[in-house]
Amino acid sequence: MVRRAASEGEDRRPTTIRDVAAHAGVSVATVSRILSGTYPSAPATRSKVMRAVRELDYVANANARNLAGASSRSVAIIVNSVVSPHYAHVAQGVQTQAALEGKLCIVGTTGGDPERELATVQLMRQEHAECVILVGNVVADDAYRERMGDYARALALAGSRLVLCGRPALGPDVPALVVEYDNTGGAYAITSHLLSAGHRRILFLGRRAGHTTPDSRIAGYRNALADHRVPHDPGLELDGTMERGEGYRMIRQRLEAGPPDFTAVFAVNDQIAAGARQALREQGLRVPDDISMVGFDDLPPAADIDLTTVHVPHEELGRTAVRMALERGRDKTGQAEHVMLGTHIIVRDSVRPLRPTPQP
Amino acid sequence: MVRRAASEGEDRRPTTIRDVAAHAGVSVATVSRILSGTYPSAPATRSKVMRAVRELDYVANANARNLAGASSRSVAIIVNSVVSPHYAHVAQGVQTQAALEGKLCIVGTTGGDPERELATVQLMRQEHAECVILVGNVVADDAYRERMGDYARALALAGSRLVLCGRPALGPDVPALVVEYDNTGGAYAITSHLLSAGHRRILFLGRRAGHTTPDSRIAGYRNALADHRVPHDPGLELDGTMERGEGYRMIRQRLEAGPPDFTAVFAVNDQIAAGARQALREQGLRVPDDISMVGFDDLPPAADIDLTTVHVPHEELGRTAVRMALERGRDKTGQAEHVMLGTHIIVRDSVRPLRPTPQP
DNA sequence: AGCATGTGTGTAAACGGTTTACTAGCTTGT
DNA sequence: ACAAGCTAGTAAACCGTTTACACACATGCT
Repeated sequence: MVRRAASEGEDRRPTTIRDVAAHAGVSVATVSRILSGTYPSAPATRSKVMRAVRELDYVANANARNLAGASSRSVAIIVNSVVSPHYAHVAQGVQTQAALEGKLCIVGTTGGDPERELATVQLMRQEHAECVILVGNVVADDAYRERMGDYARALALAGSRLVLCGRPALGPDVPALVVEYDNTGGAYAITSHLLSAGHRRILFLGRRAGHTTPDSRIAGYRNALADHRVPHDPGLELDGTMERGEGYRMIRQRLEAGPPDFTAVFAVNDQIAAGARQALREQGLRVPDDISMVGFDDLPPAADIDLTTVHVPHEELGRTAVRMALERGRDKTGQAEHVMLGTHIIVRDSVRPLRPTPQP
Repeated sequence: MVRRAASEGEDRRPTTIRDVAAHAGVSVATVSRILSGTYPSAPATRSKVMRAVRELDYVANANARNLAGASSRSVAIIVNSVVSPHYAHVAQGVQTQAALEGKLCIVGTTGGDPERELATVQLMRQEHAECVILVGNVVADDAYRERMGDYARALALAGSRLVLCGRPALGPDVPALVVEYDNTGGAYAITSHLLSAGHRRILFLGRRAGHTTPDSRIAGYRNALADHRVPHDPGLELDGTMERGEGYRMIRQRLEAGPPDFTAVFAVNDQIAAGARQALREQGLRVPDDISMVGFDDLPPAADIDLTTVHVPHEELGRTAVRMALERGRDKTGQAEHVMLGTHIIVRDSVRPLRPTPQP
């Protein structure tokens, strides 16, 4: 970047393509064609123009470009919160892939409020983003389905597309793309891991009926119990949200009501596990010596507390969302509209085999 | 949002203001004026127009709007990485304040690479963002200063402004805003906290000469030692970056070289502390029983490991950056160009008083 | 009644690019 | 040597808004 000479009066206007054309002694169309590169041009002209661009430190006005051309070179991501590791990692993937494709990334947060979600989608629609990626856990009721249908149709009409990321698919008539990951499979695998270690009474932390993410994780938990012929005790499923403090609260309340009637804990995510672990410790119970514990997500808190957990490919989720949306933009023929990414266990040091009988 | 009737042929064009005007039977100027609201209009006309907007599910084209009008309604933030808690929290603050002011937020990541930083700034310049917020630790050499000066001037020329967030100020001739927080003061306070508990040999983890954040934190550490008349031992300052693994590495290497010759650890940030704590534990040393430890940032890993640390107002940093930039846009008269936010200690359970003599 | 005022709406010119129909200047084929 | 075929560059139309300016029409004052 070269400091631009503050010559020719106190001109406060930024440099336009016209200035570049004048400086190079050609027409604006020539400059435009040379800059977009999609046109044969004499090397001499080309270098003249490029020199003018450099000397004037010219950058094109994206607004004008988007207005005249078709595509807007931007992808939008809408999350509950940027600081939640889950969303942050997906956002990182989106941002990475967007940068790779030369697009920029606009983000909006909703705090989980459908009203703000709507407002944000409208904002992205105004901005003519090439795609709008909605990520995360949600209650999948009829209102939700209708809302998403509306978004999808409105965006499709504007040449954009809706991508649902880690959310359940909608009907086949709705023009939305879906990228999911295998919650139920991961939960099944890690529950089996606990069962194989001999645990039979496994506390599930973070049930929340109607919310898609906890719902599909608890489904895996139940399936595993059933397949291992372990009786299912609904009293072992504790309700709560997905924030750290809730994990603390749930364990705290459970232990205040009486001594532990479980040997292992399956936390709906790593943050819950971290909170639960703290509550256990405060009651003199150590993980994994006294209680085994597993989580879900494989995000920062997990490594810090040596937690065995399920790895979720968060960044890949974000990258795939962008890739799918842009591919479909390029070439409309029969691409996947629905992708399911796999999950797998990460073993650390938070599970101990259960001795079948008390020590002699 | 109302589903738009797919009438009148296979018209793939999104609804424009002209369509709305035609539908309502008024001119485009009237629609524009009513929608921007900054103009008197007859109630009858107004409701006609609003009805047309609703029926056609019209949203304005932001590109056209920005091109014609002056301001661009968007705020840009450029960070090293979205997943780092430090950046994520600042970004959250930026996003929050932007939403509050009705702007949207575009993000770019650099991975710490100056080349990508430049490219991203250019992108934001193209986009005509109202301000560009650069956040985070950096080597403050001459190349850096020159680069920032170039950015600032180029942005100012385009009516935008550069905001440096958690970075050192530049010369007074550079048109940039600065929002800092008190690294040195916080480090001084928490070092004093350790000293008051009787610790004399405090290991500093994460020195990195030339990098502004570690530099100003270690300065506070040294000042506190000096003020307490504790001899400064350079051998207690260990070099390293600010990632978790480095904390682990530094402690590991130190303990392999010999038994601990320190009673407390001051980690340059909480993530380093988390890594260091793990390494200590693997050598059978417990925090705080065997070794006291403090960190810096008060970000997620801190609460999980019960770490006494320095609270940094990350979100406030982001919010302030946006507020300053937009205020200056509204009213150019003598606002602060440089704000320093305070920091304070958060006491948890990672420091024990040192017994003056070994136990009998 | 006649003129200054004020209110609400319409017209048309930007805004800064891209795109396309068209023209001028060179080869090239026969 | 002349029509034909390419290339490189030009000029004008357009993208969807905002906004100065003009205009009609009702109202208030003398």
